Amino acid sequence: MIILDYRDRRPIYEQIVERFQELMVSGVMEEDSQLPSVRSLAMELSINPNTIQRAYAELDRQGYIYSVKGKGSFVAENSHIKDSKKAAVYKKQEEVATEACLLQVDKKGLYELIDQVYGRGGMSDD
Amino acid sequence: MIILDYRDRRPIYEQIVERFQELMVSGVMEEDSQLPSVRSLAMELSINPNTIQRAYAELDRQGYIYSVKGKGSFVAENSHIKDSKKAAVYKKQEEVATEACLLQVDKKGLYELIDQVYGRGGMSDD
DNA sequence: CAACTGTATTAATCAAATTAATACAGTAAT
DNA sequence: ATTACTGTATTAATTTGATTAATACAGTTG
Repeated sequence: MIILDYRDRRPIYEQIVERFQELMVSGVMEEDSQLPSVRSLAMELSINPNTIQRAYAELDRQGYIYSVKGKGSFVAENSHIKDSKKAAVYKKQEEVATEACLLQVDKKGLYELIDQVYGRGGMSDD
Repeated sequence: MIILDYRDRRPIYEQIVERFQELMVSGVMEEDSQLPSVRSLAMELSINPNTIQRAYAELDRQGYIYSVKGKGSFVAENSHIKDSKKAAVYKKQEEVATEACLLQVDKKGLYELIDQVYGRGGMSDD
């Protein structure tokens, strides 16, 4: 479920945060479903529990999960999560467009790339 | 010309590399024009000359500049530089589109963002 | 009570970036 | 050729952040 990339410059705990965000936002992990326990995931990934703890704390802080002492950590309500992720994507898109514009890349090239990823067919209009 | 962001997780030397790449690729810095000297730029940014040295070495390695002992560092030929930058932008665009698709963001939202950045008007088609 | 959960804390370790202090080599002008 | 610039190389110290390590405490469940 989680794969770590040690060549990645970003810290492990952040990779874990992002991976869970993906799983939740994409619907692979359903609302209120339980995350692996801090200790078991640490064991599975062969890393220190403190690192998982930090990742979960961050996910909690950002509202992606809620944790209950003695019970576990669970996927939070989904709606506002998506919103924050969408905002992030829009920001990234703007950055890409800005850089592309600077490089005088044809807009159409970007359009086509998007269409390609979306599969040409009209996607659900959210 | 160069602004450092100490909150940025990325190392300073890398910020400097990227900033110069932008200036060169966008044409603000012309071919064969001279970069500030290692020591003067270090002074200006209040950082260690070794850090600038590292940034310049990287720019040199990537072919963005050429350095001549005793003379200085200069902007290299521009064409192939742009190509590598463009490839990077396309890759980023694909990543953004992929994530947006996952989030079921309407394609049109991305289009509009691009148009906004490009200024609506038809840009030079490269 | 035993065996799980999350949470907190403090210290040690590790890696990478940055600084510091030099030294060497080439260019250019006086 | 001396002076004052350039780039380049090297080694050690410092700093910062991530990670580990080792515990301890608190709540849940059977």
